[in-house]
Amino acid sequence: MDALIRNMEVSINPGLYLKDPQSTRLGKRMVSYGIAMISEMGVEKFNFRKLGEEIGSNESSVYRYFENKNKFLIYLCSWYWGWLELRLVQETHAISDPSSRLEHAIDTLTQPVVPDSSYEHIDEVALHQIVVNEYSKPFLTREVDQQNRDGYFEIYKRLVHRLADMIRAVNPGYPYAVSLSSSVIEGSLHQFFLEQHFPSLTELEGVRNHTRFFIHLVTNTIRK
Amino acid sequence: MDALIRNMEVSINPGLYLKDPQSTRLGKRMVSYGIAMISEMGVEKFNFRKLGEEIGSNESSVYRYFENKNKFLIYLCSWYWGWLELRLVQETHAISDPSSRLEHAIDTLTQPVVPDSSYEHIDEVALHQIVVNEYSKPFLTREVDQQNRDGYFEIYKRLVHRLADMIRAVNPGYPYAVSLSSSVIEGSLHQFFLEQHFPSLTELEGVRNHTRFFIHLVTNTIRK
DNA sequence: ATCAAAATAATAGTATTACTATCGTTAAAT
DNA sequence: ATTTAACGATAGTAATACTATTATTTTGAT
Repeated sequence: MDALIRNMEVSINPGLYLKDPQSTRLGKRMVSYGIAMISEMGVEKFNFRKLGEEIGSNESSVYRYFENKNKFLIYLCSWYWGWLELRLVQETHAISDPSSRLEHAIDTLTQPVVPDSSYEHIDEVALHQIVVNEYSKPFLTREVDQQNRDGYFEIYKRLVHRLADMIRAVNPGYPYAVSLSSSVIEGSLHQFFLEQHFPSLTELEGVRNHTRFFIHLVTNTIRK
Repeated sequence: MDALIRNMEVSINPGLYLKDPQSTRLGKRMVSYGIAMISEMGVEKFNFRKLGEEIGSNESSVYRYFENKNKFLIYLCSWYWGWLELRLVQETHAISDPSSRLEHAIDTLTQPVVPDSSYEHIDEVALHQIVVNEYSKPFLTREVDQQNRDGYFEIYKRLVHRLADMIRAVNPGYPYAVSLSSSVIEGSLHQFFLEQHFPSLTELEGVRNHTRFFIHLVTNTIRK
């Protein structure tokens, strides 16, 4: 793997924070404890006062880093999508055969998340838990269109387009590459959600089943 | 169509309301105006005080019908899913060929909603709008597991299983019928959402494209 | 080491929300 | 006509999502 790709970092739209939390120890603690708390109690019960207390600081300090709770959530989700995009690029860039590359891509995107030691203060497993359980909340506010204009969802959109490109590489004639891509990425989260809360609505309980289901679905759908 | 099927009604878990809104004029107004208001302003800006005022009544009266806003939203969504289930049954019960039945089912489930005059005080188009934009909010609260135990999502689950049965009827050997079914039902909403807010993430702008996309996807996926 | 500037902590306060409780009035049922 | 149920109006509460202000600590330049 070349150095360029090995050294890539997750970069997040600065509009999502007032002061970059990555730039200080305190900021990193906010992110790190924020992930832990939200994955445990959910966003509605989470608030900046509790986070401040938890990190031995207080509410007003958190507000100096993040404008509000919703942006904090979008920040965390962006981090997740950015991290996933990085992994996607790392896992697929060396594969030249389009079909094989697509399979690896889907594998990366739909597998249950395992701990990644590259980022000390971020627990990717808890973060995945958040995205599965709260992922659509930042989207499903009335401000979504403004936030989209502000570029807060760029990483997510880029990820969808990356997968769509790989789909097109296998079958350029398939007319719904982007819809299929967004269906897979969103659908993967949804199936994890069902597995946890509505097990009767999914068969994907095992570790490899998610990947099998989606690879089979995509492969058959775009088959010429 | 036989009388039994023509006369079916949407029935909703009584745990979702304190007093059946269908039983009084005032209750129907709550539902009817509630749909209009939420589809316009979104759930977060909507509240029972505003609804009370809008129907020329007041907050406390609404609270006599519905315990809280979240249950009200689940009530409305249940109505939508129940209505869709009815339409699904009506549209497919007479079709004996499994493949053709499945196609009609997907068509019914993924088509843009058009007005249905059978229910005077309910605007199905606005309701679809709500489900598309807020659908996961009732799910994505921490109480989802308790609410599931209370049976609040039975209609939705039944709908998923109905479609899964039709998938199995076409190919009994396909092992992920339920996951595929839930993916289609959820995915259809998601694609409508993308069309409205993230058009770059979907190709399904036309009227027939949703149906084409999902029928093609399901047919190819379960093809032997 | 000193001192100014920046960052953080502590506290108080505001507007809104999601309810609950109470009570008087109106409408419906017998 | 009278009892009962439904409704309307008002007040109140606890929590939340912030904002504003000021005090204290940390940092960084000299």
